[in-house]
Amino acid sequence: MPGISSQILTNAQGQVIGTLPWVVNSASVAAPAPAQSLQVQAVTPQLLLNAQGQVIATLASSPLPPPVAVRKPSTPESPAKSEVQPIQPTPTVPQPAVVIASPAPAAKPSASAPIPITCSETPTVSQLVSKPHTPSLDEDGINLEEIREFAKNFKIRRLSLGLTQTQVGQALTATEGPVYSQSAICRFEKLDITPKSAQKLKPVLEKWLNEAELRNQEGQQNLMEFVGGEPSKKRKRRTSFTPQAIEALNAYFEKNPLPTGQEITEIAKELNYDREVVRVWFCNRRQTLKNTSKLNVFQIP
DNA sequence: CGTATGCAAATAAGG
DNA sequence: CCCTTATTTGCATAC
Repeated sequence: MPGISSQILTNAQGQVIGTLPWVVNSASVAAPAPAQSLQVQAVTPQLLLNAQGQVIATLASSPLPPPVAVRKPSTPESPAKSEVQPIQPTPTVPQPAVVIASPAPAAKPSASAPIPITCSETPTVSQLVSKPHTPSLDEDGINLEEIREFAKNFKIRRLSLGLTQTQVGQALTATEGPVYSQSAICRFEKLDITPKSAQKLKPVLEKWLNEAELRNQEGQQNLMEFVGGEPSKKRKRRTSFTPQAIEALNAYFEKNPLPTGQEITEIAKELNYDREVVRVWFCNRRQTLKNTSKLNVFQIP
């Protein structure tokens, strides 16, 4: 697999600030390779610096003291220098050429129920990906490993560009196509989202990032500009009701949780909110109420 | 100041 | 068009 042994990192000034080997950089443990486990951790324990020489990230996803990383006999590493090659619309991003080892090697034979089982909510990518199961593929054929890899990478590259989650969100807003907030970026990076969402978000972020890096390379000042995208309808901005409005709405709800279209229109007019917003408020309110009471049934105080 | 997160708008999909 | 149910996503604010 050519071209995936390392990646060049540049900062917002277009300077190369380092390279990123995909394979672990063994801490000089030249000792005879432990013959036991041939599992290689996908961890990349190293520091990343930005233009100011600040540590912008340390990569290490292992909670345990770094186990000895097994190194392949030969490491044809060292891209020496060279410039960053134009980013091509490669449909597939760097694939992990390394086998991922299960993160938690159970050790204590005694009482230990580290099962982070979440009852019955839709699982997030991070939850799925950390299951001992390790199928890597979602029931729907989504490659969780690939997404996990991209998420990790996205963060590194974002930071290398010197951008915050907020800035990315804003940049995305100026774009055609889907819009996402800082929250969304955060959740994506943390994989605190469902595989379905991640799958949907990935191409958007990928495209944006590639363009951002491109302009950055060309010494662009404004790497916050547009990115071509498909003309898609943007999600309506979330409206926040004033406490007074909430109060009023609740009052109406108590009198009648299922107002007719006519009534909704009147209420909306009265409170000076968009009719649709009011209608949805009632829908959500009913839903919340229903869910709440369901839960209480199983809650025995 | 940037990132994480709880609660709940907004949206998707089937009637 | 509106409802319900399940989910996605963002505002506001905690960290």
